[in-house]
Amino acid sequence: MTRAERESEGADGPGPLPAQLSAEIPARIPGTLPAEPQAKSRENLVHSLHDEVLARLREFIVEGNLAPGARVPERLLCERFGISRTPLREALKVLASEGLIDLLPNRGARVRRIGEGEIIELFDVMGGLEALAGRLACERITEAAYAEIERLHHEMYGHYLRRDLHGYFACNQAIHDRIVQAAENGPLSATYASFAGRLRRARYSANLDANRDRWGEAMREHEEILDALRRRAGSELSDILFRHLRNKRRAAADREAAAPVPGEPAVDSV
Amino acid sequence: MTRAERESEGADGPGPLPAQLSAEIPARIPGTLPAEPQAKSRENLVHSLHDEVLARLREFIVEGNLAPGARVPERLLCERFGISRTPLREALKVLASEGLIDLLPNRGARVRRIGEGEIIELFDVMGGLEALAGRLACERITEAAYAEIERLHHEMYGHYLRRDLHGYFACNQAIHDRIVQAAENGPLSATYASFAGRLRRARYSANLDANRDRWGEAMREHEEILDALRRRAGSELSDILFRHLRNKRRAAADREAAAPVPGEPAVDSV
DNA sequence: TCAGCTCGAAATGAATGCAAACCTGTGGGA
DNA sequence: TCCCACAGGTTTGCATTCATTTCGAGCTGA
Repeated sequence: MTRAERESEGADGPGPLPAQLSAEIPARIPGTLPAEPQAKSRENLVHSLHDEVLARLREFIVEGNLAPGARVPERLLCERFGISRTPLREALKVLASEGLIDLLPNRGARVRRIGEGEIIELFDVMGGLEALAGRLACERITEAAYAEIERLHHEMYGHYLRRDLHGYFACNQAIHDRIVQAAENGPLSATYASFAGRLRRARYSANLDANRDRWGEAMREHEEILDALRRRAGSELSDILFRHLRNKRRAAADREAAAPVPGEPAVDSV
Repeated sequence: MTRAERESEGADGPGPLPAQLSAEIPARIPGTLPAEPQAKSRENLVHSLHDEVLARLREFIVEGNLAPGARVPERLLCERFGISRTPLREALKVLASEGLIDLLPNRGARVRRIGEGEIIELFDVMGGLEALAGRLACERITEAAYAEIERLHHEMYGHYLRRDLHGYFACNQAIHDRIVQAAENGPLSATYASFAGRLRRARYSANLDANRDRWGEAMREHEEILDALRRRAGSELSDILFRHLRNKRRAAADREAAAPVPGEPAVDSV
């Protein structure tokens, strides 16, 4: 298939796919930072085929459309995306370097299986990154940006009072994202987004429904976070954020132990 | 060239190269963590050609054998490594995702030019990662590992007294690496190594010869670091390490302002 | 002299080809 | 029945080829 032929064709490939692959591939992750994993801001606005495939494949895997440990079917994905193996394989190398898949020599790519131990490690790194973001945010954040976080905080509190889990989650994630944004550090944002993706792929569950105590605790921690940020107490905020992530990790681990159902979709985030 | 032909041939390609490329490509970076950028520990012991090329090319760029902003000559590197363009281009995509190079659509790869602002950002991320490593190290470090760091610290102090810059640097780097190792967090180690490479590529200079004050200050900070680590005071150590990196960044910036000679090799690290 | 244009060489992006490695199912022997 | 060899198709890794774009030398005309 030549480039001209591909461009004149429709977006979707024609062939049917096995059930596992037939899930829709969304165009963008809604709830995360808009930052691309690496700096491609100025000149790389033209999406070369490679970038397009890379983004779509990353989403496909992060969203859990392939089971952990499952083979990544090169051929099928080529047909799915309507491309040849070359750009797809380039994307696979990049995803492997991001830790989303493993490349076994001569035996293809497999979706990385994330063990309990590694989830703990990833949580700790997220904690460190958020701690850093909080520290930097205290140095740089504008009054307006702080006010927006404060608004989100109160909105989140409202959801908490009404026991609206979904709204609570959305505000919670928005707050953490705003803090990272307020740090105004490109490499930090990119690294944060990358680790968030890896962790999200693990489908760890910190479902607050099953853990009402944790919900209240998390809400109190967020009070502390807002307070430290208001006082621009970087070092203190750094500590609180790390502890916050630690507790989140613990809640996730408890939940996992209580309901060890692998492959079951679960709600994220405290 | 077929695979059999390449394997029966010698390691070095035959052709002459322009002066800029004729520098030797070392096999490994001596002073950094042994960790590979991503988890390939168990099964990927067989180095597929791609991995080999990726590692060598990364070293080639990190070591500064290509000027910032310079074109990455695909053709020449292919001849140099004795491979075709496919695996080389795969490696370039990965390096781009690591932030070492920029890929301009239809105009090839260029060595990323790191501006002053980005160096500051990278330093801050390094500070956050070291802060995290220190915090985790306080939780996990063994007496033996602590004793080794203490030994390195005293050895470093000896170098400081004798004004032996080279020995001081080596111990300094070893201490920071040991702290990261003591954190026992694979993703953290990998991320740390990656950022260390990016920063090293910038060839920032924090030459202590030109800044004797900073040398003494750094030594005092290291006293604090050791003290906090001995007391397993994670939060405190975290703060000290971040400040330590901040001061290191400041010294580097001062030095850069005092002697703005781009392309001049300079001594790293405090 | 110099700005603008044309055309050809070279480089890039992607597709295709090909040898080697792997997986699978089949059959022979213990 | 169970274990192992092995032949076939399938997949992978890399080389090669092809289409497209960019870059630059040389020409034209003012």
